[in-house]
Amino acid sequence: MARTTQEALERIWRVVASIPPGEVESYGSVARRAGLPRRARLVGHALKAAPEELRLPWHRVVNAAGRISFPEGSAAHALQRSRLEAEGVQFRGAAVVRAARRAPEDLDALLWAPPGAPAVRRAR
DNA sequence: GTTGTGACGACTT
DNA sequence: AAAGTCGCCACAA
Repeated sequence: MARTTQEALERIWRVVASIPPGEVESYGSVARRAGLPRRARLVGHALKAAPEELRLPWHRVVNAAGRISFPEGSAAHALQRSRLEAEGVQFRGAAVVRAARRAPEDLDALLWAPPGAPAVRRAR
């Protein structure tokens, strides 16, 4: 697979570049898609080391909890959040709301929940 | 060499 | 649910 670190970084950059506007992906997920399972930390390094000319949508990468990995109050945190909000990404507290995950849950509930069954956990 | 530090995450308490 | 713990490994000192 990735024989050198440089090659790994390039694969990560390509994956990040493929994240559509308005969506987010976790570091771990990016790593897996790049063929580098368990290398979430490397994704962080890759973004830090990414050449500015690539114009990567780095702001679409958040941690597994759906939260921005820069310290709250930092300029980078504020920039990432504002860029996401500008693309229509919604937040619930500090975590992003992932529409792609919520819809199927609700659909399953509508299609399969027997009448009178305990309510499926509602999205906040 | 060795050690400490992460833009992380999965598991276990 | 929240806090530890451990795995991961590139880099800098």
